[in-house]
Amino acid sequence: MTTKKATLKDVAKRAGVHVSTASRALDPRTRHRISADVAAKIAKAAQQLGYRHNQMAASLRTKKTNAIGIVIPDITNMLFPPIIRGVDDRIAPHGYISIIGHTEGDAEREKRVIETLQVRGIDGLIVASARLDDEAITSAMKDDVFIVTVNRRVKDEGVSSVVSDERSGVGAVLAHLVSLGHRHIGYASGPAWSSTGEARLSAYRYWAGTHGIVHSESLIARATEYREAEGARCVDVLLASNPKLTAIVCANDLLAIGALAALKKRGISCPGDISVTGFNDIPFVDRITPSLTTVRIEHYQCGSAAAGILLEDLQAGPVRREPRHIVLPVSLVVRESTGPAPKPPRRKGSR
Amino acid sequence: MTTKKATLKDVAKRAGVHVSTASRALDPRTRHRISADVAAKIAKAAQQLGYRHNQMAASLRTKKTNAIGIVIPDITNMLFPPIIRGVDDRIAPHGYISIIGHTEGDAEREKRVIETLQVRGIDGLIVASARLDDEAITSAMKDDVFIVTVNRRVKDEGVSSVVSDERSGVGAVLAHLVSLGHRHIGYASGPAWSSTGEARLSAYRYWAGTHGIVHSESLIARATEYREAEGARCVDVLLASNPKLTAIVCANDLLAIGALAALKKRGISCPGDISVTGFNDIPFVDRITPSLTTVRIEHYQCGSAAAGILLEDLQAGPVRREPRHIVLPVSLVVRESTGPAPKPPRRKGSR
DNA sequence: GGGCGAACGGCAAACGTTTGCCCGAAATCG
DNA sequence: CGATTTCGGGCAAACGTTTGCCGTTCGCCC
Repeated sequence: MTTKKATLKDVAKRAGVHVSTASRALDPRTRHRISADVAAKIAKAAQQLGYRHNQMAASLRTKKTNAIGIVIPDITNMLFPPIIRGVDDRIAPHGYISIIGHTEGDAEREKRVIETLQVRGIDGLIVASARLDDEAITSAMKDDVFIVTVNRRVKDEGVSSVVSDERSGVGAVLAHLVSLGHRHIGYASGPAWSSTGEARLSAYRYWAGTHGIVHSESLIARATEYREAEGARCVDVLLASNPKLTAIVCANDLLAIGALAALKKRGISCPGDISVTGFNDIPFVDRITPSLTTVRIEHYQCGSAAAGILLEDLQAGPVRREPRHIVLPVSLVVRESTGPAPKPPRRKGSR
Repeated sequence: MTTKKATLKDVAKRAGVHVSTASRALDPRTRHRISADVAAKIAKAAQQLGYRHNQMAASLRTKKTNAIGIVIPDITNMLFPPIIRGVDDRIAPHGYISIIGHTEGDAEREKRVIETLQVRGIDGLIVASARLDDEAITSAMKDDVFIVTVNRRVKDEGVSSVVSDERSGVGAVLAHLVSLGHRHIGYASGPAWSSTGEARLSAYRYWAGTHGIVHSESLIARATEYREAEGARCVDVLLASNPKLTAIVCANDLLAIGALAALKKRGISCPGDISVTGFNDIPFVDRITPSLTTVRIEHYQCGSAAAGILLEDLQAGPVRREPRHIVLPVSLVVRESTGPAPKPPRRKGSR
């Protein structure tokens, strides 16, 4: 027979004090209100009884769960685990834990997930699956949940965010390709509902105008999802209308991987015929063949920074603080998937 | 001013019924005790007030949190995300959520993590970081926590587990290599404190005796951790004492990746000179060069099955059920890292 | 028409903490 | 030495549910 869990009351009784005294003695923040000797006595009693704090009862009373929710599309997408670690490592020292919810990139599911998390009682929310227009987030904000988006952001500037410097990332990629002689550079854009999709596309347009790159709407293909299959599809449409294409910039690594596969299937060599770049530098893209030239974002730091913002919010208490927006630096990492632009086949160069 | 959250009491008041009635009307399992019309009235009131069930208060009363803990070494190790998904997808329909704890493979941390989880209040525990001798698990069992280990198991048969069929996995690998002409096959073993390390090693010994494979203790190197660096080290020690080596079987993919790198650094070709195999088939080992021949385990099913056991336990209530042990089938997946054994350099073959 | 269940729903006691308030004693001060 | 503060700790009221236990009220049967 397992002795039913010891409660604070049991501890108090054994120590010969009132339960409230026991409570105070066991909480570091209030221990100073109790004399050292009686505190010691209580500690000993707790120890002997194998007392274990009941976080749920405490939460009910204080309305603080010391838990935060992390909402991501899918944990098997390797972009997210490092972010989660960043968050967890940051919040753990403060006594928080995280609860993960999966959206599968579905807005409807996101809403359900956030709802579940709220029922569960969370003190804050970190959302990595945010859409530019995210109803679930808007509605959660109404419930006074602290939210910060990570990796992506929402249109509403009132929601704190941590993102990477998309513009310079794309700029670095383009500069790199131009320096290799590429002029006809296609772009496989991410989905329009995602801030990364939108930001990186607009960055492409911005830089394309400044580098003497051939500029045409037909050089842009739009993926509807960040999925390998979409990357392959983008290659098909780009190739169809751009015979002179020598490079394809993809809005993220998954698209790039799909693109690589599509190229291979068509017998087009990379980087021999066409160079390909990605974005994010997810784990293992340095191991594939050809290893992927991409823009490294600091996944772990993203998570950590987002958690930092949330922690500040939480400590500030109910007063709603100014939203903050952090933009983390990125770096170009050149690997095998980019190389010099091939000379035009038979005829003289087009310049 | 945000209207304070509506409570059950508010709902009851608005519907003109007693709070207990409201409680019953809102719970599908007890709704039948309430007449349809009053139930409808309550539902409407709840709806209008934006009532949201307070899981914490309920948990306090019922001592059920509907949450389970998942303990893993590190979420950025790609072996685990699919397992987690398997668990989550399985438990979600039953109203459960999961909370993840990271151990970094450290026994001490594992204990702390499980302790935290218990304070948090969890109904059960799925542990993927189990050691053969796992004090943290033993002690948690004492607290009557339902536990099932996944991927690994503990020595104590009283703890339910879900593992893969290590023995046939290793057997398949060996048969494959033998059929390619390999006879001098080294083995990079996993750590001895892990059930996979131990089971796969003993499987290697078992099969080595049956296939006419050269058998010697010097053909076995022991990794102390499942890490790439250890894989590389194993290659060093194996090569040092086995000049005729033509294949290296690694106890898991991470070791194999490390082995591949070490071989490459030494200018030894794989599979030309030496074939390499892994175990687990983690994501992306099909994308590296050379792509890895390995044993596929069903990560997702592992998680799902473990969750299934746990769910049964939970539904059975406090009666402790017989522990169950599930062994999932594996399959050999042949890729580029294995090839025919090279002929001995100059002299005639050794047979 | 009396008796018997079943159906419906109210009552109140938990569940284990935290915390504002209060009180007595000791300490400090003028 | 009286008045005032400080200190240590007890009291009890929450926090929002769930649930065993009872009363009513009906419908039904003989």
